[in-house]
Amino acid sequence: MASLGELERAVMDLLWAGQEAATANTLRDQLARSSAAQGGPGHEGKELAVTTVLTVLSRLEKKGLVERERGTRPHRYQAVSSRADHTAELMHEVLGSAPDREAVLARFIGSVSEGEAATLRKLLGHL
Amino acid sequence: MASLGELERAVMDLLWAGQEAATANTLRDQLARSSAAQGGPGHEGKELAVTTVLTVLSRLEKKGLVERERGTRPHRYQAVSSRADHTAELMHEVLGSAPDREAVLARFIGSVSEGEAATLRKLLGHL
DNA sequence: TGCAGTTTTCTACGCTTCGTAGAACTCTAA
DNA sequence: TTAGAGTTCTACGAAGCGTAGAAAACTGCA
Repeated sequence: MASLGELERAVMDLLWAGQEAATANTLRDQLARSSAAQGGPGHEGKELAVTTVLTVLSRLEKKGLVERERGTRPHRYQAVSSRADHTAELMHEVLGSAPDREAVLARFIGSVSEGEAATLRKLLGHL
Repeated sequence: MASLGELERAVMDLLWAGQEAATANTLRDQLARSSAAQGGPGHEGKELAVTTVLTVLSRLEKKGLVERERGTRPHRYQAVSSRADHTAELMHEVLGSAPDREAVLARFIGSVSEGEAATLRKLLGHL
């Protein structure tokens, strides 16, 4: 249960980017803007219905990726964990899906960029 | 386009485990046996129709995970890349999905087992 | 206190993916 | 040249996702 749809992903990206909890309305506006930016000139952002955003948020909540404050009236939503945490967890999940983890790590390291290799060395150094 | 269904996954596992190219019939038998083993005693393996296996193999071929020899009459199928390669590639895909790769790597390393950390150090050492 | 506007929930539809397999077509060996 | 094995075509049902209307719940104001 790891994969996200396109819109779900877009919403998570917004939640991960913003530091504060957001409302469905705010998110809808941001989605319109970012889709406009991405679509190039003349391609104005498509306004989704708020209910669409709310549905997606509910699904994300059910998946455990999003937390909602039910106290305030426009409910406020935020990501449960940071994008880095979430992504790292996903990587572990993928790694764990193979029985030969060492072999996987070997291939993984084999195709890592030099910069990333340096980062990894540093991280592993002081463990 | 990364995720596999349950049966697709089972077929890939068999192809990855076996070193030789296999036919649909062979795979069907193996699937029956492994599902029997997993289901516990009294739970005999469910025999899938061969066409089911062939459909799955076609889909896996379309996804680029499986290669088929069309020359021989019972076509023979094999994995395009090893499980380790495939899994490592998936990990890179996941890593690449985040803009802050360094942060992701930091979290990833943070929750790696001691044994894996040792493996990584060794792998990174002689690069 | 009761309404009008806002927000949320419920329900649903169309599309795609996946498990599943029958029907029909294509080979190959005898 | 034909029977049997093998393959392709087609399809159905379930689930996930984008999408949103309709209805219900709530809030502030008159």
